[in-house]
Amino acid sequence: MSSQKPKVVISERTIGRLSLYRRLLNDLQAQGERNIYSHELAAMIGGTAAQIRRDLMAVGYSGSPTHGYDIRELVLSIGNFLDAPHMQGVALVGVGNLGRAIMAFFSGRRPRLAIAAAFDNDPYKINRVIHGCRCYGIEDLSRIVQEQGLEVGILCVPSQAAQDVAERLVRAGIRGILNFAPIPLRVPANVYVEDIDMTMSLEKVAYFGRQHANKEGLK
Amino acid sequence: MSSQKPKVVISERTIGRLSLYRRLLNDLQAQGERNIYSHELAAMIGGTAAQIRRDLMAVGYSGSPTHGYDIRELVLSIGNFLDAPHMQGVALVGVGNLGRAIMAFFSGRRPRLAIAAAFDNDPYKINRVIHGCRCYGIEDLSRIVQEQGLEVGILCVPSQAAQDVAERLVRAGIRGILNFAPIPLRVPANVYVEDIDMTMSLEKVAYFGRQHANKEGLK
DNA sequence: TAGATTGTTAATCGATTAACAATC
DNA sequence: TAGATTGTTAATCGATTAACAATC
Repeated sequence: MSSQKPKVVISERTIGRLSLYRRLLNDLQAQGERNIYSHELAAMIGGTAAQIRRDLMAVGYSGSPTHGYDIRELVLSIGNFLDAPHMQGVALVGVGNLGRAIMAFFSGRRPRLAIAAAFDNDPYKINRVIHGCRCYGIEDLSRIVQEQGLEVGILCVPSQAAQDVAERLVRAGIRGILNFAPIPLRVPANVYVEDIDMTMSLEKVAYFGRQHANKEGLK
Repeated sequence: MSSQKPKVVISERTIGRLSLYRRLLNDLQAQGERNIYSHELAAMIGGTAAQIRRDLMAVGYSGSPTHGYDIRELVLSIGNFLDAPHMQGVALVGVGNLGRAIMAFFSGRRPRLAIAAAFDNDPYKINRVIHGCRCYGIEDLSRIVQEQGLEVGILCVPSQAAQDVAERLVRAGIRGILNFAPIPLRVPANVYVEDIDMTMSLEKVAYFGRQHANKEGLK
């Protein structure tokens, strides 16, 4: 017996773009818009209409040649595709400046994907409630992750501690890590890691900004 | 008369990886390592040796078949390639939780690419010095950017303000923007934008973490 | 020297773009 | 209906990987 779903592999970029589409569509919906064409969405994000149509095929919702895509239904379809059928709790480790800013950033933004617990090894932070989220000691990580069924980890500890904390998260059962520490993590193949390397990004901006400025200089 | 440099176009990913290589090599150098082979570096970052060799070709430094790459010289070569011949000052706009965390993060990290001025429209923040950096009102943006010759912008204002601030940065002469606001910016073609979209990244982690966990469940 | 690694080209892979019949 | 847009396949593009002669 073969698998029930066709099980098409969707690229990381497509998933990222779907996340972006949904947010833009939500805004449009809030503004009272009812439907949208692929080329209109493309103009908003600076992409091509063909790419958006291909991305939207993945979520299994069809538009109409005469009316484009129904925004409300499209948002729901993207949600069905992107979101888990259940709530996914997030564990954040490292309640420093960056960790607290991230907690503030995500606070109240996505209820189905909210930071449920924070962890640090600073005794002064343990048991405090920061941006609506309780802070625990690292030694409680495994217990809390399992008790609360947390599935996603955010890593914002200093580089030296990152690999150790990543391994603790994996041992606790976490299968997806958003890593802000500017070093590569070694994790098993069944764990997904997304790196946000601010130093790398800033250096890219400095490099290409210079190139672009030169371009202008050369007319 | 043709251009003097061959002017090979280097991909964004290569530039990003060079930034990472340099950081890892710096750490190795601090640990007393003298030289390294491409496959050793590959093992550290989880890439392939061939890719690293190809990336390093771009910086114009050659290794030796017998000794690999001299770490000290390679770090210098990557620096020559990646860094501007002059200091590049950075203007940060939006001194909220995230903005302050970013200021703290970059404080003292790269002297040649340091945040030189911060901007906000909150009168309470203006003229304060935060993480060693003075905060100005938005209305002073253009003047300060030009006086100090700032070249790079970091945008961490709320989404609604992002497009307006981006345009102010461009008018002030900024040609590279690191954008933390979770919306696409419309800028002229001679301006380079790198987006750090934390919401998108977290949703990717939630999605693929789930897939990876399922993979395990299916053996 | 022998042998592992390098620089560099050719083959592969995957994602984007173009094209177009089907559709409302 | 006529016509613009859709879903979907084919062509293109670019980046990664494999291969291998040159090299220390």
